[in-house]
Order: sequence, then C-alpha cells, then structure tokens
Amino acid sequence: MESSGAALNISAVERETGLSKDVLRIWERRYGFPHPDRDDNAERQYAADEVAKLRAIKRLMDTGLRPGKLIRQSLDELNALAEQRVHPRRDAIAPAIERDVLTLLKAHDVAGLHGTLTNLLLRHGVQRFVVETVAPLNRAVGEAWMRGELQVFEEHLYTEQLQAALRSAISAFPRQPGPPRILLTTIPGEQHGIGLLMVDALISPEGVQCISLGTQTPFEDIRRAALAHKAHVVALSFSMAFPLRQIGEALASLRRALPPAVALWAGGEVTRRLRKSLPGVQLIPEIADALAALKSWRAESR
Amino acid sequence: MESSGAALNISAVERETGLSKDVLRIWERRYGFPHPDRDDNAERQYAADEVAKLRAIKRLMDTGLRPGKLIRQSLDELNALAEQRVHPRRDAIAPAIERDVLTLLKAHDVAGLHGTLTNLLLRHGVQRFVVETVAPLNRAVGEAWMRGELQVFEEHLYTEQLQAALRSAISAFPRQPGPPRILLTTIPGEQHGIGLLMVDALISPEGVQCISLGTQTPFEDIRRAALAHKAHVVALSFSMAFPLRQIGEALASLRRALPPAVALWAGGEVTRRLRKSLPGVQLIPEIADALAALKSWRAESR
DNA sequence: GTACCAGGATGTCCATGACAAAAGGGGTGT
DNA sequence: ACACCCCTTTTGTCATGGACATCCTGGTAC
Repeated sequence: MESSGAALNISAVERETGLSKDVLRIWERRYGFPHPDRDDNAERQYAADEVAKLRAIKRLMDTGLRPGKLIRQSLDELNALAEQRVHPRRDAIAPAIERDVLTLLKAHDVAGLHGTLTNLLLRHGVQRFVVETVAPLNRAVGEAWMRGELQVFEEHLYTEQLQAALRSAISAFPRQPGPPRILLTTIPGEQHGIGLLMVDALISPEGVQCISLGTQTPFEDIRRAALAHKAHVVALSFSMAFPLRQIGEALASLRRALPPAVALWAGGEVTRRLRKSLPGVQLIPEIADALAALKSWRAESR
Repeated sequence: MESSGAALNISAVERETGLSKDVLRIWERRYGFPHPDRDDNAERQYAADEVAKLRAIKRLMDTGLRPGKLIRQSLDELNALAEQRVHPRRDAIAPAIERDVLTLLKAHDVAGLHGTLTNLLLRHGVQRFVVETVAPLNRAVGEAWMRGELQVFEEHLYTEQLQAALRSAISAFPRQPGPPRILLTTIPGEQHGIGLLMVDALISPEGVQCISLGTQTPFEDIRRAALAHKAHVVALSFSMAFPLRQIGEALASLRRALPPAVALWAGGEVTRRLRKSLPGVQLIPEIADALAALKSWRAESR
C-alpha cells in the first residue's frame, strides 16, 4: 500500500470532494483543517485520510449541518453523527427490498441487481415502481453511502442499473401528444439526472409529452428550448449535493427569463430547504408531488 | 432587449463556458479580454456577448488551437475559423442520413428524431448502427455545433435521444457471461458517457460482459471496482472537451494502480492527440477499434 | 530530415484581504 | 407557544498580484 496511494493536489481534491479550492484553502486558514503537506513547489498535497474526512464533512453538510461544528470531529465521530442523522428518519425496520438491493450491491451482483429491479418494475408497473420502490431505494442507498457502507463505485453501479430500468420503462410507453408538453433538464453544475428519469417515467403514462434534455443545460438554452418546443412546463431537478445558495438565484433568474405562461417546476429533496419564497415556481420536494403538480396544472389551464 | 438578460458573475461564466475562474481572471490580466463590467462590489459582471465569445474560444481550443491566437478575433472571425477547421475533414458531401438528422434537430422534431434513430438501429443491427451511423452522426453533430448551426439544447436533445436508442439496444441483448469482463467508466471531470454506451452496444453482442459504472468514477474506486468485479479490462472514454493534459497523467497513474493482468483501454478521438507513449495502455481512437482490441485481447489471453 | 534547446505561451497554484449572504441567538409583542 | 425583528457570528466567494511548471514553437546544429 506504500505511501497510501499518492497524495492528491488541490484540484484533485476539489473533484473528489466537491469542495472548491477556495473553500479548501480558507478552511485551512480558519480552522487548521485540512492541513496538507507541501511538495517541493510548496503546493498542497492532501493525504488520503484527510480527503476521506473532507468527504464525510461534505456529506453531512449536504444534510444541512454547518462546517464549524463538524470540522473538529474525528472521522469516527463524523460517521457516528451520520448514522445518528439517518436513523431518526427510519420509522421502521428497512423493508426487505431495500435490504436486498443493498446486499446485492455489496456483493457486486450485477445480474441479480438487474433482475431484481426489472422484476419489481414489471410486477408493480412504472408509476408504483417509481414512487414506492425507486424513491425509497434512493434514500436507502444514499443513507448507506452516508454511513460509509457503500463504496462510490457501488453507488455508481446502482445508478447505472436504475437508469437502465427506468429508461426501458419509459421507452416502452408510446409517446402521446401532450398537453402539457414538459421540458426536463438540470441547470449547469447539476449533473444528477436520475430525478429527470423518475419524473419522466412517472408522468409519461398520464399522457403528457416529456422532452428531456439531459443534464446541465445552460440557462439561455433552457429558455430557447422552452420556446422552440412550445413547452407548457419547464421542470428542473436538483440533488442534495447542489449548492443550496445557487438554487434560489437560478430559479428566480429562470423565472424572469421564461414567459409567464410557462410553468416552472423545481424538484428534489433540497427544494424543501429553500427559505425564500419563489413566486411562480412550483416546488416538488417529493417525487409523488409531480403527479399533484400535473393535476393542478391541468385544473388551472382549463 | 434591455440589459440582455442580466450579466453573469464569474462562477456562472465558469459553469457556462467550462473555463475556470483562474483562467478567466488571468486572460483578463494578460490579454485584456474578457473585460467585464464591475458591480457595486467591484465584482466582475460578464455581458452575454462576452460569454458567447468565450464559448466560441473554448470550442476552438478543444480542437487543439491555442487561446493567444483566438482571443483577439471577433466572434464572427471565430465562427469562420470554426467552419474552416471543420471543412477540411469532410472528404465528401455529407451523407443523407446526417443531413436528415441535422434537419430534424433544427426543426425540434422529437418524434421524428426518435423514429429515425430507431429505424436505423433496427434496420442495420446494433453493431453496424454504432460504427456506421452513430460515429459519423456524432461527428456531424459536433461539427454543426462547432459551426454554430446547432444550439446547445439541440445537441442535448440529440444526445438524449441517442442514449435512449443505444440503451434500448443494449438492454435487448441478454447479458452473457464473459470473458472478458469489461469495466466501463470515465474518470472524474469527464462527464460525457455516450462513448461508454457505444462501446457497450458494440461489444456486448460479442459475448462479453460489460459492467458500466457511468461517468466520473474516482480513481481509487475504479481500482476497487476492477478488483471487486474481477474485471479483465478497464475501459475509459474521453471526449474532446477533456483537458488533454490530464489524460496522460491519469492513464499512467491508473496503469500503476491496476494489477498488470488487467488491461487498460482508453477510447475517444482525443487519444490520438496524446504525445507520450503509454506502455500498457491500449488506445482506441476510433470506435471500431474496440472490436480489434477485443480480438487481440482474446488472442493474447489464450 | 532529425534531434535538440531556448524562449514564449499558458494554466495552475499560492497568500492575503475584503465583504455579502445565511444562520443562529435573543428579545419582544401577540 | 409562536411569530417577528434585529444583531452577531459564520461561511463562502471574489479580488489582486506574484510565482512557476509545463507545453509549444521556432530556430539551430548535425
């Protein structure tokens, strides 16, 4: 294992942790952590365990905690805290399905995972699959990852298999002409697209036309796309990792850029943490709320 | 159009153009461009046309040009240059299919695009579809985008529809047990996953087991995943936008981290621009080379 | 033609200062 | 209890300007 896998420079740490260079430097200045070695050229060289602790801190911050209280704790304490922070939400024992999937993931059983997801999808139908299976599974996987039970690559495998399942469900449904026509995408910087697929799979069966642009569409292009496709709704998805600060600003500026007749939906659990009220923006903190939003759109547009 | 849709601050420009804050600031210092206004707090406020020019410059840089020669040119000159830079490669008139797809894209005809891709896929089979249709189409779309004929959101729609087509093809093939077992992913920072899907679709029919982790797997996790899945090959994909500088370094360090028995493939057109020789790394500059690489792996491993 | 070297071009890193926005903590009125 | 407001602390982002490793280009020697 030699020198514990080569120290990382600051931009590598930025990529691995999601903490900007500015933040890494100012934490060092203010809190004394991290405290990387310097190479011959006086550049920071972060050790693997420092990066691990930074990742743990980032994880907890994404749930709403602040760095000042986290940064002095040891990695073990942080993991304990993560566990604490997760348990309260678990109202009962984790259902069998979630345990099964986590077991398959840890066993790296690709075929089993694929089979299980496909089975659930076919058994319950797309919509129940999304609301009752995928949403809780995402939570379970996210929590397991938070607790350090899952490796990053195991979580990637989950995402990939889930994506395959959702896409096959979506493509099985013939596209029916709207309305409403819904434009799905994420803003630049938000690279998680699973939320888009979930919405697509959930509401396509309702006879709406979902047009997905994938992730990270520049603002100006979201506007242009909405006009070009004559979209009735623009729906954005945000993940927990996305900087909360930017969400409000982004939604407000997009709201200004879009014609008032075009509805703007913002999905993702984080949207629950938004403080400012955003007139003209429909928040969708739970995936099931997308169906409600669709209903109310149809009611209003008559 | 008043203040042309609100000026962007430096981090917004970083997201929209892919140029880091450091680069934006030092260009301003060295070349005098961009030259953003300052707000009350002396922070840079980039106008929309500056951002457009920056995007044009970035586009051209991704093809190997250097900023010093680009930055003094006007947006029109840059677009002309992009056109020039594209044409030489076009040895004949663009085939009908490529023209058709571009027309559909510009007409925002989602159903037509989906139909055309599906039709081609079913008509020619997966492998021919990937090599003879998708690869030239990608090039055509990339070039049209470079010339400014395509908007970003139109290119996103293409990517999304293509992804749907490829995934449905892949999922239609039953996964057969390898060998080789091939781990597909990209390294952190590389967010384009189409290459992975193309490889998957191309070689899955050959009876290999492709395990895709999606994009941006941290180095350490690539190693762990290779071991956990007992992969025979680790295949990475690189797009033109990925900083060439980092590719060589990344491949070398990954080569060191992986057991010698595990082959390392690096795909994508950019790999042709690599200077250093990389022992133990198989380059795959053309998608069709993946089949050759597979053949030679099978020959050697006997 | 090829190999090699010097100088220019380019991106990344560093240190430090400043400040706006968000969050927390009280206190007060209903 | 709860809602509201104001003040303090916390936190992230931005700015400036200097340094330097690396890559590219072009010229020179063989």
